[in-house]
Amino acid sequence: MSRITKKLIVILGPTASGKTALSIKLAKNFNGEIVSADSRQVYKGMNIGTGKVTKKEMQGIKHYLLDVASPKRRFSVAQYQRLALEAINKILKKNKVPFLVGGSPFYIYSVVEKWIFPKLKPDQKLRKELEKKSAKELFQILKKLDSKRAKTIEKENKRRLIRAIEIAKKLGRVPLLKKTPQFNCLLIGIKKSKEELKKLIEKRLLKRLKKGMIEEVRKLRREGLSWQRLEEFGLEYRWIAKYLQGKIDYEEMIKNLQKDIEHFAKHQMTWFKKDKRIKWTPSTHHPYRWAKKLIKEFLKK
RNA sequence: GGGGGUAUAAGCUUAAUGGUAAACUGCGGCUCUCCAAAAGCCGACUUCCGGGUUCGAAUCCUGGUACCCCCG
Repeated sequence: MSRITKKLIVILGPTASGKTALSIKLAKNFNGEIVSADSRQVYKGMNIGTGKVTKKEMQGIKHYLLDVASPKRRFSVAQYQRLALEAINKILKKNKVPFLVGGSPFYIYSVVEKWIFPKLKPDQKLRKELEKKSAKELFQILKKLDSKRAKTIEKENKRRLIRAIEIAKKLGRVPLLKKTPQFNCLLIGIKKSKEELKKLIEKRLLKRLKKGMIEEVRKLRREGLSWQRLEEFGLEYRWIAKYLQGKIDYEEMIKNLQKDIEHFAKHQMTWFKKDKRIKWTPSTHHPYRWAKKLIKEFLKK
């Protein structure tokens, strides 16, 4: 038996699978509060495009990690991890049940596994310098600095090579990624077939457009975000930005969006598929009732 | 009816001095050490059909088919 006694309920699944609605129902039932695990919902002003819960939808359930950053600034997983851990501990202190809910796997696992990232802030100047070099050159540099990390890193991935060099330069080498889990986690995954998900994504996309998603992007632009920054956010922000710049027409925007969101869902699943701890909602049961039972048992132990 | 052109992956655009059929998109799979809705990797699928020349044909010759253009 592990000594970890703090309990955390994680609700995950691909985009558009219905995590939000389910988690609110469950939180209401179990005296819970919700910590969002979404790499885009952390930004202020990005609401419709990220599918952020509205005040009304929250039904009085407290939500954390929404609107904690300005979209003008770069936010990172390390910042997320710190804030999320704080929030969870705060909820536990109140004797409430923390629900970690979201679809950003990297963010979820940064909390669930509590990876120890090297304590080193990004050095934008150095990154810009290194960006000019080819992947091959970068790999050679890393090899000299830290041959061990060079062995496991992807040779063609400049972004990761640059980060590794950044760390190795200051710390001498890249420390092994340590996992130090501190919560007893119940991982609940919402399962959807590919066809179902496709339809859900389509439906949700049209709904968001009707709700004024394009106007939201226009507004962000007016507030000073560059087109490049908007495109960096991906999905709705990327394709609407392209549309607003006249690079593509409306139909192309929809088509590309649908495709990219489907891709995104697939990519999320490659993380989740590996994790054997996840309990997937069975298609034969009502997800809410099924999850309720599971959580009840989990909290009893 | 006559003359000319085009035909390469699921799609589209496009490569390959007669010498291992390829890129892009899509599709499938994967990686994950501070941009993760990011970034990167791997895979499957092709020469319109038939004959000929050649050691060897997407390529040259020839017949057919489909489409396009011009003349009547």
